[in-house]
Amino acid sequence: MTEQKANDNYNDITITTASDQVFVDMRREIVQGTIEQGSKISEPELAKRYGVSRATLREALNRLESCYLVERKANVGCRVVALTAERLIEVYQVRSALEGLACRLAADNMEPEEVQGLKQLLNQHLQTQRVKEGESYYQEAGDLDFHYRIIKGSKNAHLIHLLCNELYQLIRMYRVQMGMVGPRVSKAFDEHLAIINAIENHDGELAEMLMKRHISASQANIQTKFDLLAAKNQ
Amino acid sequence: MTEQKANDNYNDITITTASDQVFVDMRREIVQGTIEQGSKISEPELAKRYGVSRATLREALNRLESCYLVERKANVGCRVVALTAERLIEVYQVRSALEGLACRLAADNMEPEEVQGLKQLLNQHLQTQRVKEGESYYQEAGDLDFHYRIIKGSKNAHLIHLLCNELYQLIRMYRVQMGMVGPRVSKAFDEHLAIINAIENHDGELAEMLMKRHISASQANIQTKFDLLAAKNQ
DNA sequence: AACTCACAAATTGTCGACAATCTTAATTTA
DNA sequence: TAAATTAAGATTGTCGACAATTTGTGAGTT
Repeated sequence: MTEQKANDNYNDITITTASDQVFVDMRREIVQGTIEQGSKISEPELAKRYGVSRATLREALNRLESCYLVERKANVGCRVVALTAERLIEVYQVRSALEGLACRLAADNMEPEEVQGLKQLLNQHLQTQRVKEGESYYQEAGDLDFHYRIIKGSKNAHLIHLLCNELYQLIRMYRVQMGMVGPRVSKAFDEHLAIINAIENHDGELAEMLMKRHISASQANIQTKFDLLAAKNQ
Repeated sequence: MTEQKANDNYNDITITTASDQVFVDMRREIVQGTIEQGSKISEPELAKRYGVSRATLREALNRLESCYLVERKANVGCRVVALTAERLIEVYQVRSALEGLACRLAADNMEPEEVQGLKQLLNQHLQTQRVKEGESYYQEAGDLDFHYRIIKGSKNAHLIHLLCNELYQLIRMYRVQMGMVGPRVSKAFDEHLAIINAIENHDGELAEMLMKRHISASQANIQTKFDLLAAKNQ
């Protein structure tokens, strides 16, 4: 449970105001599905639940909208985003382009220590993985850490913000609620390793290409879940 | 002036609430520089100026933050974004990746009528350009329309939102306040034409590459302004 | 003279209440 | 019976006031 807590706030948001807290709490609940996808959000109800005024809650809703977790309509209200197969494709097309760019930049801009840290992370990740076979949670955290480090290695502040603070929440939501299936886990290790090598060799072009493939594989994995779901409901 | 008004609201936002109006108004003033870049925003002052309460103004500020025109710090306040050379590079790296993707998708997904419309726009643009030589305003509007149509031609709703509603405001701000210099204008026509041809031939790979180059050239053009400014101030 | 500390002024964050809008369900009409 | 209308209820948008925090100023100390 403490691990889970540590996993909530990847991006370095320091919580100062009440709306910060509500934002982080709601974000976790939406990503994990505690607040159901596609459900309508009642401002009075949630304000009471979090013990804040509607103004504070609305501030949090605005920020949730910025990271694509809720959608607002004027005079109508707020809905949690719905995880559709169509949206998965759209979001992953964007993710692939942006994280490919990040990876290419990282090959130029990452410090040697940062690359070393990446390698260590991968080793440590491998060990944890062996011990806790099948535990998807640790895998999710480790994989996320890997991607975040590379993104930050791009040293492009705008890109970092776009990916880490905005887009990744929705990507996590897909991953957490749709899940990752078996053979993908071990395969991802090899792909991560190849990416690190490309970065270490300052081969930006290759690093970008490998990252894009890695993301495509991840997308296909989630897509499978949708296909399974569609087959079952028919 | 009416032309200018028409140019304010590219993305199809229907203004229903008071904060919608304040958002659109402030956005225009920031992009055009009426509200100075880098300046601090006083909530009480601006609320009075627009004739709304602080709550309404803050709603608008939240949305301006979502499109990168202002930056907030908790308990400190809001600042208009500063147009630096570093940020230009960062934003254009992102723009290049995203709009390159959009252009590639457009080559697959644009309807024939849409492509025809693009061609007509370019012709019309060329005529207007000849008549009003040097009038950078019309050029800006025409160029923008061109890019918007291609982006929308991608048919990727997430990408469209990201580019048209979020990123493009900041890009416009650079273009309007830094400007575009002479030889670039006519060159852009040829580049636009080549892009349309690639799209018409459903050659996504080429279309992406041409768009990325086109954007790089645009970036270099603005970069020149910064260099000139730096040389003068030294 | 420079630095620290404390106080005052101003700014942002939060709250509860009211106004405007949408939704829903009952009622009327064709 | 089905569609259109209207009225009641609920929800969102907006406001002004208060609380918490930051910033700027000035007195005091080294």
